[in-house]
Amino acid sequence: MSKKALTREAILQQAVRSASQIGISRLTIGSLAEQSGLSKSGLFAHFGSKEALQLAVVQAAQAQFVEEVVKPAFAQPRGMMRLRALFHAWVLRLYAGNTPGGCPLLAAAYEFDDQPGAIRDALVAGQRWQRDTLQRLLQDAQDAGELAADSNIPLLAFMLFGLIQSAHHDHQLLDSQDSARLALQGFAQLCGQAP
Amino acid sequence: MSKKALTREAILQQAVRSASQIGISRLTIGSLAEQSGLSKSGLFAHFGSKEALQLAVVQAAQAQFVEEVVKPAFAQPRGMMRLRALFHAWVLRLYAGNTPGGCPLLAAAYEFDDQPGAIRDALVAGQRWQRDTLQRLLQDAQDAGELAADSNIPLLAFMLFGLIQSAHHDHQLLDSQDSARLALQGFAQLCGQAP
DNA sequence: TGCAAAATAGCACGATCGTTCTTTTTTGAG
DNA sequence: CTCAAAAAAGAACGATCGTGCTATTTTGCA
Repeated sequence: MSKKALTREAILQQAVRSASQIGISRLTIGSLAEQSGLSKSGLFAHFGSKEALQLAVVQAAQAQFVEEVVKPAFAQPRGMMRLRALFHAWVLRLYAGNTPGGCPLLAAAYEFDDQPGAIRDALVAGQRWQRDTLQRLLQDAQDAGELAADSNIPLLAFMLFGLIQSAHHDHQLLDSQDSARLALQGFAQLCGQAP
Repeated sequence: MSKKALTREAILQQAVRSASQIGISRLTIGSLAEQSGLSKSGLFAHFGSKEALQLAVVQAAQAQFVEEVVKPAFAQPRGMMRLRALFHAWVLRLYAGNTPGGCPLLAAAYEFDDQPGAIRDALVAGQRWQRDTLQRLLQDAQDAGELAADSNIPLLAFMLFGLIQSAHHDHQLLDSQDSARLALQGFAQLCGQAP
Protein backbone atom coordinates (compact mmCIF):
# COMPACT_ATOMS: atom_id res chain seq x y z
CA MET A 1 0.00 0.00 0.00
CA SER A 2 1.43 3.31 -1.05
CA LYS A 3 2.22 6.09 1.36
CA LYS A 4 -0.58 8.15 -0.09
CA ALA A 5 -3.16 5.45 0.48
CA LEU A 6 -1.96 4.86 4.03
CA THR A 7 -2.22 8.53 4.91
CA ARG A 8 -5.61 8.73 3.28
CA GLU A 9 -6.87 5.81 5.32
CA ALA A 10 -5.59 7.37 8.54
CA ILE A 11 -7.30 10.64 7.68
CA LEU A 12 -10.58 8.90 6.92
CA GLN A 13 -10.53 6.80 10.05
CA GLN A 14 -10.16 9.95 12.14
CA ALA A 15 -12.73 11.74 9.99
CA VAL A 16 -15.32 9.04 10.58
CA ARG A 17 -14.78 9.37 14.32
CA SER A 18 -15.20 13.12 14.15
CA ALA A 19 -18.18 12.85 11.84
CA SER A 20 -19.95 10.61 14.33
CA GLN A 21 -19.68 13.40 16.88
CA ILE A 22 -20.24 16.60 14.95
CA GLY A 23 -21.77 15.35 11.70
CA ILE A 24 -20.30 15.07 8.23
CA SER A 25 -21.36 18.51 7.12
CA ARG A 26 -19.51 20.18 9.95
CA LEU A 27 -16.19 18.54 9.35
CA THR A 28 -13.55 21.18 8.61
CA ILE A 29 -10.34 20.73 6.67
CA GLY A 30 -8.42 22.62 9.33
CA SER A 31 -9.37 20.64 12.40
CA LEU A 32 -9.14 17.39 10.48
CA ALA A 33 -5.62 18.32 9.38
CA GLU A 34 -4.67 19.11 12.95
CA GLN A 35 -6.01 15.79 14.21
CA SER A 36 -4.10 13.95 11.49
CA GLY A 37 -0.86 15.88 12.00
CA LEU A 38 -0.99 17.39 8.53
CA SER A 39 -1.25 20.89 7.18
CA LYS A 40 -4.50 22.14 5.73
CA SER A 41 -3.20 22.09 2.18
CA GLY A 42 -1.49 18.74 2.71
CA LEU A 43 -4.76 17.14 3.71
CA PHE A 44 -6.71 19.02 1.08
CA ALA A 45 -4.51 17.61 -1.69
CA HIS A 46 -5.75 14.13 -0.84
CA PHE A 47 -9.32 14.91 -1.80
CA GLY A 48 -9.45 17.99 -4.00
CA SER A 49 -12.60 19.42 -2.48
CA LYS A 50 -14.54 19.32 0.72
CA GLU A 51 -17.42 17.49 -0.90
CA ALA A 52 -15.08 14.79 -2.16
CA LEU A 53 -13.75 14.44 1.37
CA GLN A 54 -17.25 14.10 2.75
CA LEU A 55 -18.10 11.52 0.13
CA ALA A 56 -14.99 9.56 1.03
CA VAL A 57 -16.02 9.67 4.69
CA VAL A 58 -19.42 8.23 3.80
CA GLN A 59 -17.83 5.45 1.78
CA ALA A 60 -15.37 4.70 4.57
CA ALA A 61 -18.19 4.46 7.09
CA GLN A 62 -20.11 2.17 4.76
CA ALA A 63 -17.09 -0.08 4.30
CA GLN A 64 -16.66 -0.18 8.06
CA PHE A 65 -20.27 -1.24 8.49
CA VAL A 66 -19.86 -4.09 6.00
CA GLU A 67 -16.66 -5.19 7.69
CA GLU A 68 -18.00 -5.12 11.24
CA VAL A 69 -21.61 -6.19 10.76
CA VAL A 70 -22.33 -7.84 7.44
CA LYS A 71 -19.24 -9.97 6.93
CA PRO A 72 -19.32 -11.57 10.40
CA ALA A 73 -22.98 -12.39 9.85
CA PHE A 74 -22.23 -14.16 6.59
CA ALA A 75 -19.76 -16.33 8.49
CA GLN A 76 -22.81 -17.85 10.20
CA PRO A 77 -24.97 -20.52 8.57
CA ARG A 78 -27.82 -19.22 6.45
CA GLY A 79 -31.13 -18.76 8.22
CA MET A 80 -32.06 -17.49 11.63
CA MET A 81 -28.52 -17.76 12.98
CA ARG A 82 -27.21 -15.46 10.27
CA LEU A 83 -30.12 -13.07 10.69
CA ARG A 84 -29.65 -12.95 14.42
CA ALA A 85 -25.89 -12.44 14.04
CA LEU A 86 -26.52 -9.51 11.70
CA PHE A 87 -28.99 -7.83 13.99
CA HIS A 88 -26.96 -8.37 17.14
CA ALA A 89 -23.77 -7.06 15.59
CA TRP A 90 -25.72 -4.11 14.21
CA VAL A 91 -27.11 -3.23 17.62
CA LEU A 92 -23.97 -3.87 19.63
CA ARG A 93 -21.92 -1.75 17.27
CA LEU A 94 -23.87 1.26 18.51
CA TYR A 95 -22.27 0.73 21.90
CA ALA A 96 -18.70 0.08 20.75
CA GLY A 97 -16.07 2.75 21.21
CA ASN A 98 -14.90 3.27 17.66
CA THR A 99 -17.56 5.81 16.83
CA PRO A 100 -18.12 7.73 20.05
CA GLY A 101 -20.85 9.91 18.59
CA GLY A 102 -23.06 7.13 17.31
CA CYS A 103 -23.51 5.74 13.83
CA PRO A 104 -22.27 8.31 11.31
CA LEU A 105 -24.45 6.83 8.58
CA LEU A 106 -27.68 7.25 10.52
CA ALA A 107 -26.70 10.80 11.39
CA ALA A 108 -25.76 11.48 7.78
CA ALA A 109 -29.15 10.22 6.64
CA TYR A 110 -30.79 12.97 8.68
CA GLU A 111 -28.22 15.55 7.61
CA PHE A 112 -28.43 15.01 3.88
CA ASP A 113 -31.96 13.81 3.26
CA ASP A 114 -32.81 17.21 1.81
CA GLN A 115 -29.57 18.06 0.05
CA PRO A 116 -29.31 16.59 -3.42
CA GLY A 117 -25.87 15.62 -4.57
CA ALA A 118 -23.31 12.86 -4.63
CA ILE A 119 -23.33 12.41 -0.87
CA ARG A 120 -27.05 11.89 -0.67
CA ASP A 121 -26.87 9.52 -3.63
CA ALA A 122 -24.22 7.43 -1.89
CA LEU A 123 -26.27 7.35 1.29
CA VAL A 124 -29.39 6.29 -0.57
CA ALA A 125 -27.56 3.51 -2.38
CA GLY A 126 -26.03 2.29 0.87
CA GLN A 127 -29.32 2.32 2.74
CA ARG A 128 -31.11 0.49 -0.07
CA TRP A 129 -28.41 -2.14 -0.04
CA GLN A 130 -28.67 -2.46 3.75
CA ARG A 131 -32.41 -2.92 3.53
CA ASP A 132 -32.14 -5.41 0.70
CA THR A 133 -29.57 -7.41 2.64
CA LEU A 134 -31.81 -7.45 5.70
CA GLN A 135 -34.80 -8.56 3.67
CA ARG A 136 -32.76 -11.29 1.96
CA LEU A 137 -31.70 -12.72 5.33
CA LEU A 138 -35.30 -12.58 6.53
CA GLN A 139 -36.41 -14.40 3.40
CA ASP A 140 -33.72 -17.05 3.91
CA ALA A 141 -34.87 -17.59 7.48
CA GLN A 142 -38.46 -17.90 6.31
CA ASP A 143 -37.48 -20.34 3.57
CA ALA A 144 -35.70 -22.43 6.19
CA GLY A 145 -38.89 -22.57 8.23
CA GLU A 146 -37.32 -20.59 11.08
CA LEU A 147 -39.67 -17.67 10.61
CA ALA A 148 -43.46 -17.81 10.50
CA ALA A 149 -44.60 -18.54 6.96
CA ASP A 150 -47.06 -15.65 6.99
CA SER A 151 -44.48 -13.08 8.06
CA ASN A 152 -44.53 -9.82 6.14
CA ILE A 153 -40.88 -9.51 5.14
CA PRO A 154 -40.80 -5.82 4.12
CA LEU A 155 -42.73 -4.88 7.25
CA LEU A 156 -40.40 -6.93 9.41
CA ALA A 157 -37.33 -5.29 7.89
CA PHE A 158 -38.98 -1.91 8.39
CA MET A 159 -39.62 -2.67 12.04
CA LEU A 160 -36.18 -4.15 12.70
CA PHE A 161 -34.56 -1.06 11.26
CA GLY A 162 -36.81 0.97 13.53
CA LEU A 163 -35.42 -0.94 16.49
CA ILE A 164 -31.92 0.01 15.45
CA GLN A 165 -32.84 3.66 15.19
CA SER A 166 -34.71 3.62 18.47
CA ALA A 167 -31.71 2.04 20.21
CA HIS A 168 -29.41 4.64 18.69
CA HIS A 169 -31.69 7.47 19.73
CA ASP A 170 -32.21 6.29 23.28
CA HIS A 171 -28.54 5.55 23.78
CA GLN A 172 -27.10 8.71 22.25
CA LEU A 173 -29.65 11.27 23.36
CA LEU A 174 -31.34 9.83 26.42
CA ASP A 175 -28.33 7.92 27.77
CA SER A 176 -30.67 4.99 28.21
CA GLN A 177 -28.99 2.07 29.94
CA ASP A 178 -31.27 -0.63 28.59
CA SER A 179 -31.76 0.48 24.99
CA ALA A 180 -29.62 -2.40 23.69
CA ARG A 181 -31.63 -4.90 25.71
CA LEU A 182 -34.89 -3.43 24.40
CA ALA A 183 -33.71 -3.71 20.80
CA LEU A 184 -32.69 -7.33 21.25
CA GLN A 185 -35.97 -8.06 23.05
CA GLY A 186 -37.81 -6.47 20.18
CA PHE A 187 -35.95 -8.63 17.70
CA ALA A 188 -36.81 -11.75 19.66
CA GLN A 189 -40.47 -10.76 19.77
CA LEU A 190 -40.74 -9.86 16.10
CA CYS A 191 -38.86 -12.91 14.87
CA GLY A 192 -40.66 -15.31 17.17
CA GLN A 193 -37.66 -16.28 19.22
CA ALA A 194 -39.38 -15.74 22.53
CA PRO A 195 -42.84 -16.28 24.02
CA MET B 1 -49.85 40.42 21.02
CA SER B 2 -47.11 43.00 20.67
CA LYS B 3 -45.38 43.73 17.41
CA LYS B 4 -42.19 42.22 18.75
CA ALA B 5 -43.86 38.94 19.63
CA LEU B 6 -45.60 38.80 16.26
CA THR B 7 -42.36 39.29 14.37
CA ARG B 8 -40.62 36.77 16.56
CA GLU B 9 -43.28 34.18 15.84
CA ALA B 10 -43.00 34.78 12.10
CA ILE B 11 -39.23 34.40 12.28
CA LEU B 12 -39.49 31.16 14.23
CA GLN B 13 -42.10 29.67 11.94
CA GLN B 14 -39.81 30.24 8.97
CA ALA B 15 -36.81 29.06 10.98
CA VAL B 16 -38.49 25.76 11.82
CA ARG B 17 -39.18 25.20 8.14
CA SER B 18 -35.58 25.93 7.24
CA ALA B 19 -34.28 23.83 10.10
CA SER B 20 -36.22 20.84 8.85
CA GLN B 21 -34.31 21.10 5.59
CA ILE B 22 -30.79 22.08 6.55
CA GLY B 23 -30.71 21.32 10.27
CA ILE B 24 -30.74 23.62 13.24
CA SER B 25 -26.99 23.96 13.47
CA ARG B 26 -26.72 25.27 9.94
CA LEU B 27 -29.28 28.00 10.28
CA THR B 28 -27.66 31.36 9.59
CA ILE B 29 -28.77 34.75 10.81
CA GLY B 30 -28.30 36.22 7.35
CA SER B 31 -30.44 33.86 5.31
CA LEU B 32 -33.06 33.75 8.04
CA ALA B 33 -33.23 37.54 8.00
CA GLU B 34 -33.60 37.55 4.24
CA GLN B 35 -36.42 35.00 4.37
CA SER B 36 -38.18 37.07 7.03
CA GLY B 37 -37.69 40.38 5.26
CA LEU B 38 -35.51 41.76 8.04
CA SER B 39 -31.93 42.89 8.30
CA LYS B 40 -29.34 40.73 9.98
CA SER B 41 -29.08 42.98 13.00
CA GLY B 42 -32.82 43.44 13.14
CA LEU B 43 -33.37 39.73 13.43
CA PHE B 44 -30.41 39.28 15.74
CA ALA B 45 -31.86 41.75 18.24
CA HIS B 46 -34.78 39.39 18.80
CA PHE B 47 -32.62 36.66 20.23
CA GLY B 48 -29.28 38.08 21.34
CA SER B 49 -27.21 35.13 20.21
CA LYS B 50 -27.31 32.35 17.69
CA GLU B 51 -27.58 29.70 20.38
CA ALA B 52 -30.61 31.47 21.86
CA LEU B 53 -32.16 31.50 18.39
CA GLN B 54 -31.52 27.79 17.95
CA LEU B 55 -33.00 27.08 21.36
CA ALA B 56 -36.08 29.10 20.45
CA VAL B 57 -36.40 27.07 17.25
CA VAL B 58 -36.32 23.84 19.24
CA GLN B 59 -38.97 25.13 21.61
CA ALA B 60 -41.13 26.30 18.72
CA ALA B 61 -40.90 22.90 17.06
CA GLN B 62 -41.80 21.20 20.32
CA ALA B 63 -44.80 23.45 20.79
CA GLN B 64 -45.84 22.69 17.21
CA PHE B 65 -45.64 18.95 17.93
CA VAL B 66 -47.81 19.27 20.99
CA GLU B 67 -50.32 21.35 19.07
CA GLU B 68 -50.54 19.08 16.05
CA VAL B 69 -50.15 15.64 17.59
CA VAL B 70 -50.67 15.53 21.33
CA LYS B 71 -53.60 17.88 21.77
CA PRO B 72 -55.77 16.29 19.05
CA ALA B 73 -55.09 12.89 20.59
CA PHE B 74 -56.28 14.06 23.98
CA ALA B 75 -59.52 15.11 22.34
CA GLN B 76 -60.20 11.39 21.87
CA PRO B 77 -61.52 9.15 24.67
CA ARG B 78 -58.88 7.58 26.86
CA GLY B 79 -57.67 4.15 25.79
CA MET B 80 -56.91 2.64 22.43
CA MET B 81 -58.70 5.38 20.50
CA ARG B 82 -56.51 8.06 22.04
CA LEU B 83 -53.38 5.96 21.55
CA ARG B 84 -54.24 5.30 17.95
CA ALA B 85 -55.00 8.98 17.35
CA LEU B 86 -51.62 9.95 18.77
CA PHE B 87 -49.71 7.49 16.65
CA HIS B 88 -51.60 8.23 13.45
CA ALA B 89 -51.20 11.98 13.82
CA TRP B 90 -47.54 11.46 14.62
CA VAL B 91 -46.96 9.43 11.48
CA LEU B 92 -49.09 11.49 9.14
CA ARG B 93 -47.39 14.68 10.27
CA LEU B 94 -44.21 13.38 8.62
CA TYR B 95 -46.00 13.66 5.29
CA ALA B 96 -47.60 17.07 5.80
CA GLY B 97 -46.23 20.07 4.01
CA ASN B 98 -45.42 22.36 6.90
CA THR B 99 -41.96 20.90 7.48
CA PRO B 100 -40.70 19.96 4.02
CA GLY B 101 -37.44 18.51 5.30
CA GLY B 102 -38.92 16.12 7.81
CA CYS B 103 -39.29 16.37 11.54
CA PRO B 104 -36.86 19.00 12.85
CA LEU B 105 -36.84 17.42 16.29
CA LEU B 106 -35.74 14.01 15.06
CA ALA B 107 -33.04 15.63 12.96
CA ALA B 108 -31.97 17.77 15.91
CA ALA B 109 -31.68 14.68 18.08
CA TYR B 110 -29.03 13.35 15.72
CA GLU B 111 -27.36 16.73 15.37
CA PHE B 112 -26.98 17.53 19.04
CA ASP B 113 -26.68 14.15 20.74
CA ASP B 114 -22.97 14.78 21.23
CA GLN B 115 -22.98 18.50 21.92
CA PRO B 116 -23.66 19.37 25.54
CA GLY B 117 -25.51 22.59 26.17
CA ALA B 118 -28.89 24.15 26.51
CA ILE B 119 -30.13 22.87 23.15
CA ARG B 120 -29.33 19.27 23.92
CA ASP B 121 -30.90 19.65 27.36
CA ALA B 122 -34.11 20.94 25.80
CA LEU B 123 -34.16 18.09 23.29
CA VAL B 124 -33.61 15.51 26.03
CA ALA B 125 -36.39 16.94 28.15
CA GLY B 126 -38.75 17.00 25.18
CA GLN B 127 -37.99 13.46 24.13
CA ARG B 128 -38.40 12.15 27.67
CA TRP B 129 -41.75 13.86 27.85
CA GLN B 130 -42.76 12.39 24.48
CA ARG B 131 -41.81 8.91 25.63
CA ASP B 132 -43.55 9.31 28.95
CA THR B 133 -46.69 10.49 27.20
CA LEU B 134 -46.60 7.53 24.85
CA GLN B 135 -46.13 5.09 27.71
CA ARG B 136 -48.95 6.68 29.66
CA LEU B 137 -51.36 6.23 26.76
CA LEU B 138 -50.20 2.63 26.36
CA GLN B 139 -50.81 2.04 30.06
CA ASP B 140 -54.28 3.58 29.79
CA ALA B 141 -55.11 1.28 26.89
CA GLN B 142 -53.88 -1.71 28.84
CA ASP B 143 -55.86 -0.69 31.93
CA ALA B 144 -58.92 -0.44 29.71
CA GLY B 145 -58.38 -4.00 28.56
CA GLU B 146 -57.75 -2.90 24.98
CA LEU B 147 -54.15 -4.04 25.04
CA ALA B 148 -52.89 -7.49 25.99
CA ALA B 149 -52.40 -7.68 29.76
CA ASP B 150 -48.91 -9.11 29.37
CA SER B 151 -47.71 -6.34 27.07
CA ASN B 152 -44.33 -4.87 27.87
CA ILE B 153 -45.12 -1.16 27.92
CA PRO B 154 -41.57 0.27 27.75
CA LEU B 155 -40.71 -2.17 24.98
CA LEU B 156 -43.87 -1.28 23.09
CA ALA B 157 -43.14 2.43 23.34
CA PHE B 158 -39.58 1.77 22.21
CA MET B 159 -40.83 -0.14 19.17
CA LEU B 160 -43.52 2.38 18.28
CA PHE B 161 -40.98 5.17 18.35
CA GLY B 162 -38.82 3.00 16.11
CA LEU B 163 -41.69 2.83 13.63
CA ILE B 164 -41.84 6.62 13.56
CA GLN B 165 -38.14 6.89 12.90
CA SER B 166 -38.21 4.19 10.25
CA ALA B 167 -41.08 5.94 8.48
CA HIS B 168 -39.21 9.22 8.62
CA HIS B 169 -36.04 7.64 7.29
CA ASP B 170 -37.70 5.77 4.46
CA HIS B 171 -39.77 8.74 3.44
CA GLN B 172 -37.10 11.41 3.59
CA LEU B 173 -34.09 9.50 2.33
CA LEU B 174 -35.45 6.63 0.28
CA ASP B 175 -38.55 8.43 -1.03
CA SER B 176 -40.48 5.34 -0.06
CA GLN B 177 -44.09 5.51 -1.13
CA ASP B 178 -45.44 3.04 1.41
CA SER B 179 -43.52 4.00 4.53
CA ALA B 180 -46.60 5.52 6.13
CA ARG B 181 -48.60 2.36 5.44
CA LEU B 182 -45.83 0.21 6.92
CA ALA B 183 -45.72 2.29 10.08
CA LEU B 184 -49.49 2.06 10.54
CA GLN B 185 -49.37 -1.67 9.78
CA GLY B 186 -46.65 -2.03 12.39
CA PHE B 187 -48.76 -0.21 14.93
CA ALA B 188 -51.71 -2.48 14.22
CA GLN B 189 -49.53 -5.56 14.61
CA LEU B 190 -47.84 -4.43 17.81
CA CYS B 191 -51.01 -3.21 19.47
CA GLY B 192 -53.04 -6.23 18.47
CA GLN B 193 -55.46 -4.40 16.21
CA ALA B 194 -55.01 -6.86 13.34
CA PRO B 195 -54.54 -10.62 12.92
C1' DT C 1 23.67 7.38 -3.64
C1' DG C 2 21.41 10.60 -6.88
C1' DC C 3 17.31 12.47 -8.48
C1' DA C 4 12.86 12.89 -10.51
C1' DA C 5 8.38 12.49 -8.76
C1' DA C 6 5.32 12.45 -5.17
C1' DA C 7 3.78 14.30 -0.90
C1' DT C 8 3.41 17.95 2.16
C1' DA C 9 3.95 22.64 3.99
C1' DG C 10 3.42 27.70 3.83
C1' DC C 11 0.94 31.53 2.58
C1' DA C 12 -2.55 34.35 0.89
C1' DC C 13 -7.20 35.24 -1.20
C1' DG C 14 -12.19 35.96 -1.16
C1' DA C 15 -16.34 34.70 1.02
C1' DT C 16 -19.27 34.02 4.91
C1' DC C 17 -20.64 34.21 9.59
C1' DG C 18 -21.76 35.98 14.41
C1' DT C 19 -21.61 39.99 16.80
C1' DT C 20 -21.29 45.03 18.17
C1' DC C 21 -22.20 49.81 17.75
C1' DT C 22 -24.54 53.71 15.89
C1' DT C 23 -28.25 55.70 13.29
C1' DT C 24 -32.77 55.72 11.36
C1' DT C 25 -37.49 54.42 11.17
C1' DT C 26 -41.68 52.89 13.25
C1' DT C 27 -44.88 52.24 16.94
C1' DG C 28 -48.41 53.42 20.15
C1' DA C 29 -49.81 55.80 24.48
C1' DG C 30 -50.95 60.54 26.27
C1' DC D 1 -50.74 65.06 16.84
C1' DT D 2 -46.46 64.53 19.76
C1' DC D 3 -42.81 62.43 21.15
C1' DA D 4 -40.38 59.13 23.88
C1' DA D 5 -39.62 54.37 23.46
C1' DA D 6 -39.30 50.39 20.78
C1' DA D 7 -37.95 48.14 16.62
C1' DA D 8 -35.25 47.75 12.71
C1' DA D 9 -31.43 49.06 9.57
C1' DG D 10 -26.69 49.95 8.26
C1' DA D 11 -21.94 49.47 8.46
C1' DA D 12 -18.00 47.45 10.20
C1' DC D 13 -15.12 44.10 13.00
C1' DG D 14 -12.56 39.81 13.79
C1' DA D 15 -12.68 35.01 13.08
C1' DT D 16 -13.07 30.98 10.34
C1' DC D 17 -13.49 28.38 6.26
C1' DG D 18 -12.52 26.37 1.49
C1' DT D 19 -9.38 26.79 -2.00
C1' DG D 20 -5.39 27.93 -5.20
C1' DC D 21 -0.48 28.74 -5.85
C1' DT D 22 4.31 28.17 -4.91
C1' DA D 23 8.07 26.36 -2.20
C1' DT D 24 9.94 22.63 0.44
C1' DT D 25 10.47 18.13 2.09
C1' DT D 26 10.18 13.24 1.52
C1' DT D 27 9.80 9.06 -0.97
C1' DG D 28 11.36 5.20 -3.75
C1' DC D 29 13.48 3.63 -7.85
C1' DA D 30 17.94 3.82 -11.09
